[in-house]
Amino acid sequence: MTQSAAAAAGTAGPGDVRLTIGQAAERSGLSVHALRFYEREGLFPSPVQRDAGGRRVYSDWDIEWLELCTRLRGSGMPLPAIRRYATLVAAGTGNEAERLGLLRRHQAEITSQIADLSGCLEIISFKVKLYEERMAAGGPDPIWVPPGQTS
Amino acid sequence: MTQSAAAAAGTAGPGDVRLTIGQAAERSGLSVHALRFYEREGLFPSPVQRDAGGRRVYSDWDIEWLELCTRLRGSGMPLPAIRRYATLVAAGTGNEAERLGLLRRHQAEITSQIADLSGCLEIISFKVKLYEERMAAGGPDPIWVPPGQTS
DNA sequence: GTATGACCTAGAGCTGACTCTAGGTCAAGG
DNA sequence: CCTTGACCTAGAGTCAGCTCTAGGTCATAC
Repeated sequence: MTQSAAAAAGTAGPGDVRLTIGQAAERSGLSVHALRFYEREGLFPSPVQRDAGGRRVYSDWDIEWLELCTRLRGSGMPLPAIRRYATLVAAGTGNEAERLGLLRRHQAEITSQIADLSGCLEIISFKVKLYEERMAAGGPDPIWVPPGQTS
Repeated sequence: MTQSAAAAAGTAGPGDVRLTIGQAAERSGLSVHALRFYEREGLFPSPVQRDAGGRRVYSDWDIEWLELCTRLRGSGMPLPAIRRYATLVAAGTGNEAERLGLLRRHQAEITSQIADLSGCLEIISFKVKLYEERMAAGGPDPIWVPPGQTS
């Protein structure tokens, strides 16, 4: 039995998961390196638990937290902001207003990112349509050219 | 009269713009450094023209190109891909299929980015709503806690 | 004639977010 | 025993995309 298998078995029931860093990596889509890095960077409200041998043990709560983290990162939240949120969570109840503010600001960020991307998409789509029409028309009919060329 | 002013005046009418790098920077929203960097990186189909003194002169075509570039960059297209597109444009007509392919791939990229962001937004919005309700309810009612805390 | 300010080149430096290396522990299998 | 493989730490390296520096030119303003 491998160490991983040993860690996965035991007294673990649903809602009481104990994962090795390798398994947590697999589940979160982050690399093992990234998980250690996140911890070092203080992105967890509290450091991940360890077993007798000093190895990290990820709970289902940790995995959920990581899922939130990947969403925040995936939408461009910088690590310092995530760290801030983590420390607020670590501090317990009483700072909900600040957490809410942080989340709302990021919500606005995402909204504006989506708007930007939609603008870009519109422009690209316009160009795609031009090229499609032009190619359907069978050829030479330059759309947009540099001093004597076509873009 | 400053050099910039001199460059802006002269025989320039609308549709026949001659801008200094500083003006081009202002118009494109890129820095002067970035403009030179883009040129060095081959992101222009052909190097920007120069005046007698060796200074860059940006035409309205260059500015339009830069606008496209910032859209592409803003939607995450890496510089090498933009360079590729630029070389296709530089090569003139005959490679429309490849240009179209490049644009279509990026179009798909943007679409999936938007989908991702929408997913993130949904999650954040859900959390925002939770916190709002909780704060409206006036207080202590932990939503999601680390082994004994609240996120 | 000198100070100012925009421009030039080549190349070094920076930032964020990882990613990898070196050197080591520890448990299970053969 | 010894190999294998997953894990550990501290710290170095990487990559993209700028950003800045050093050292210089040139034209206008005082």
